Amino acid sequence: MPELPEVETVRRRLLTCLPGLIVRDVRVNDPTVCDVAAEDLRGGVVGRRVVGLRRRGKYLVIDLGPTGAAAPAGRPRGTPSPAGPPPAAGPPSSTGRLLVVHLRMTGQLIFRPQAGAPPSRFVIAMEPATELHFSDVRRFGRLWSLDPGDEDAFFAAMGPEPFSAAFDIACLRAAMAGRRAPLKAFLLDQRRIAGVGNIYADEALFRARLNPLRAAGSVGPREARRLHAAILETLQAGIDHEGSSIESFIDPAGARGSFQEILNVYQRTSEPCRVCGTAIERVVVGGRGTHYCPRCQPRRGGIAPTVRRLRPTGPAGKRDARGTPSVM
DNA sequence: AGTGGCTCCTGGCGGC
DNA sequence: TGCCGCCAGGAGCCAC
Repeated sequence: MPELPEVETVRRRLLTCLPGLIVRDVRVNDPTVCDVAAEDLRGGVVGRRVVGLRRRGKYLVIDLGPTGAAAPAGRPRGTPSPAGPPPAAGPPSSTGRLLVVHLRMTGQLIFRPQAGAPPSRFVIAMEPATELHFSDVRRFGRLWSLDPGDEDAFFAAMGPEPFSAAFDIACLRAAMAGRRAPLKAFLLDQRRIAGVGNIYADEALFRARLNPLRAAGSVGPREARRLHAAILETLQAGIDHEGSSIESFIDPAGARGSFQEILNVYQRTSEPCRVCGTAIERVVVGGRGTHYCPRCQPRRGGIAPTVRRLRPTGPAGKRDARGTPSVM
């Protein structure tokens, strides 16, 4: 699952080759990937030069420069967009344009799709000849074309960037204050902290020695300090290992990350804790599989009231695809 | 306002 | 062997 470290890995890889290239065409093979019609999308970005690549949470932002004299003639644009933040492509102008991509579950931005791979949902053709394919088996990923002036509104609901100065211990404590939601659900909420997903939430809570079922508001100052450090350390470790290739994540060059090789709890149900040897347990919190060590992450401090407990559903305990019991 | 649950989507897996 | 149903998960939406 692409989370902050995976998207950052993609960004860094693309940064070595995309800036300076000019968008020659955008081919949309799956119209559901974008809220605007392919023609509007194309009209807004073709002829623009890639001037930068940024990341906001799990979103990848491709900065495009203003259209120049070489920009192709455009048909009338500005078709009203469906409900949602992204407006339709605007007319050629002296301002830039943003292409925003979210990989969601299985999205991959790659230069050369493997033979036999499903058709790319969209392809950005660049000048000089380069093609960036968006492959996405589960088709959850999305693409937006934004006017720079709409960027703030687009990301308005998103919490602070973990590596920004805004995300300090006081910020984390303020965000947790009074919240009855389990810590795990809190960490997954992009309105609180941007970029943390299921893998890194489990790993950060293990590193902080905090039980994922604890109500976020029950975390004390010393624990908040541990959690803050654990979030940053876990995400940084993910970046250093170029992401986790647990399901389908590969970077644009087709390389896999290696963070999955040092996971402490995620998808290690029933395996011994690397610290104390206790079997790792799995529960469902906020609809997400959650893994923790019951000894290193004790349940003191108050359990959130509405967590569904794990229970085998059949006589022998039904198992899911990863060998963990399913939930009630 | 805060929270949980449903929905989308598809490959992989277990059960029959 | 083949079919069926469940499960995984990010984020938007809705109900409570």
